[in-house]
Amino acid sequence: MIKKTSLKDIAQAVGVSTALVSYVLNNQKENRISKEVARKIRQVAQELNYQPNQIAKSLKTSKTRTLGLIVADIANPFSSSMARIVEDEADRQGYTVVFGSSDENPQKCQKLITTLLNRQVDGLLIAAPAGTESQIMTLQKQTVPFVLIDRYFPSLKTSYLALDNYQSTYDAVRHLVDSGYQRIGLITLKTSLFHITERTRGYQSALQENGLPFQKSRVKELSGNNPTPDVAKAIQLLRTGQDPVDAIVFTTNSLTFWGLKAIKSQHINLPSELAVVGFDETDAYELFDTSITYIRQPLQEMGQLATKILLESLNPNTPITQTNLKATLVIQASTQSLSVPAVQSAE
Amino acid sequence: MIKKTSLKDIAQAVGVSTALVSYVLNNQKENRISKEVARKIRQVAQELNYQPNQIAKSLKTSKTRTLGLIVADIANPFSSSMARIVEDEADRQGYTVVFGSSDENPQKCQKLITTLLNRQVDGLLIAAPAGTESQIMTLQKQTVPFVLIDRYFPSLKTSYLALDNYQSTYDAVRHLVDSGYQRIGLITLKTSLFHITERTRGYQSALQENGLPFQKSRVKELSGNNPTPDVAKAIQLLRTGQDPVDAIVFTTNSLTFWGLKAIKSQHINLPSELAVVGFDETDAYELFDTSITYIRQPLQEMGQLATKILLESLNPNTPITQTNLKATLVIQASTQSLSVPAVQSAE
DNA sequence: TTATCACGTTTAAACGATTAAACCTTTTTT
DNA sequence: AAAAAAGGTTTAATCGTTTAAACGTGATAA
Repeated sequence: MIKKTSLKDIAQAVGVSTALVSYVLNNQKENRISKEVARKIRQVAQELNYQPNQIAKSLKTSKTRTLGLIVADIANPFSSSMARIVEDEADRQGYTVVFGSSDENPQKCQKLITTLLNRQVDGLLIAAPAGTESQIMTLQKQTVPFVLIDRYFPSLKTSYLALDNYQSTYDAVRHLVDSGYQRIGLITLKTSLFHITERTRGYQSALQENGLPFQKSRVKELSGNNPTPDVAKAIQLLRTGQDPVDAIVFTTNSLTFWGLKAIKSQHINLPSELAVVGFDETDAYELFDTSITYIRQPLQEMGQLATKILLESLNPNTPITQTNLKATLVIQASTQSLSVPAVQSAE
Repeated sequence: MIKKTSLKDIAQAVGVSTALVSYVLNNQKENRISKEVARKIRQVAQELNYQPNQIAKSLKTSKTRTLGLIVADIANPFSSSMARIVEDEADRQGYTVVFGSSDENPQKCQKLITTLLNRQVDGLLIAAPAGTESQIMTLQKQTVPFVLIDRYFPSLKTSYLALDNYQSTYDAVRHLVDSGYQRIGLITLKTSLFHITERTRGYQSALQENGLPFQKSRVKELSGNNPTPDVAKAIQLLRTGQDPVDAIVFTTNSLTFWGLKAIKSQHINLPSELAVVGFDETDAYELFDTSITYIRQPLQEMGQLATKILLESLNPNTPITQTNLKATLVIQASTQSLSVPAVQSAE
């Protein structure tokens, strides 16, 4: 690469010290500097197309104006949508974003944290994988500014921005019950992640508080290792036997996707044979036969607020902020009320 | 943030100069340094949990081990899949990735380039928006290492890694012709981007070289401003009148998606009423009634090779590399041969 | 005995910015 | 006329590394 212009080059060209150039270009000490010299400096800077070296600036100020974003997998629509929102909000405040995918793997997560901190990011947005409590605690001990997004640990007093997961599935089940469904199954992930277990808890409470029995056999926890067959099997199991379910709630976007694939290949008719509530919004739903009722996370708000809170907490002594945003249940044809005749699915 | 350990801290603790510490920790001058001192330094570094400050290192070496990635929109599956592949390959070689979304906007692209260069990224991977030739030329003049991905400019002698776009649609049309379709329409984007116009050219050649007339009325160029209605209308136009098409080829993943949505809402039966070839692979296809024949880009190879080439070209005097990878036509039910009876769509 | 060499380590400049403090002039105040 | 203030600019240290060159010291060679 061709050497870029430095302060020194400008200083030399104008015949002043680098300090003066720095002051002028940063609009400091404005009343002290002669108009004429300032003009000249600005002009030469322009001519030489001066662009400050952020690395040098960062070294001196120990601010990089860069945020680190750790997601599960940037190729996952949830992550990439989040990334986009974070990018925009960061950009609005003059920050750039470095990202990394943890693949839900604690070791990878640790490696990412270390790498990003070595690059001196000013703060971190983390969708923490299961088993990373200690890493997060360490960050906190080091007083690294960070905000957890999507996932968080109830045992840790850290800033986070997440969903009200409990309420999200509670509302979904409640809606199913209101629509006349009585035997509601849940397909979820086998994980210790709080945000997921909360979804199961919401499901369970909704059943019980609405006078329906909670049956363990109606909850299928999948490992996520070979999802497509596992989900297909789970659906089959839930729908067979002497007490088949009439509705299924999925607790993640991937599960929903795999579930719909299975439903399609098993030729199950929605909602007449089975009602379905999906998690998260996906383009893919729009190509599915029946329009899908789903739990919508306020992604935009989540990403934007998380970024704002992080940028805020770059200032010392900012208090911890814990936010659980409410999900919206988007009601469509896949949970058509049993009491009314089915209508054409929405487009 | 708590101050991190620096070379100086270690030097002080051990009672040697920072230079020696640096040499030891970088495994330099190994034969010159006494085993005992080296051991001590390593031990103290470990104890103090020393992590080199990459910013300082970068300033000195003018290498950041960071790559800049400019995509159209990180929230788009094509971009995010690409990002993931780039991330992995970069990581494998010890690089991190900073990204930005151009939204196909030249101004935004320029801003991103400037920002990334100010942060001293070592090189750039760019999916260039239309109208950014001059920006790319400037980069080249500055001898900034970069590789264009997906899009490129035939007029510029730059490194790029893209698809053989011409061949991709040529093959698709050829396949349609072979399957008995004779009146083939194209839905594409109104753009000057070479990779898209090449797709139109491939379509046209395939028709002509197979003895079919090329009719301008069968090519619909959409602005992409309000896609859903526009695509729906284009499909309607193509299928009505005295000479309706019996097949449609889409030239981008978004167009395909919108197209399928329209096809679903217009209750068009595939392939009996219309054959369809989509562009790119998408999860969404899997939820669609009919399995879709589509043009698959070798994303993995593209991202990985592009990254490798970029990293390679960080070394001075690396020659320009221009690569057009072949697409694969994944044949499914939506282009079922007219001469054989339709079978169950693949799952 | 003195020059040469090897060994282990330190010195100090450099990367490109920032910024408090110092330094001249000139002008204003007393 | 001397002191103080204001105006305009420079000096020099600093951030945390890297690295060529120099520096002692003890051993070896001439």
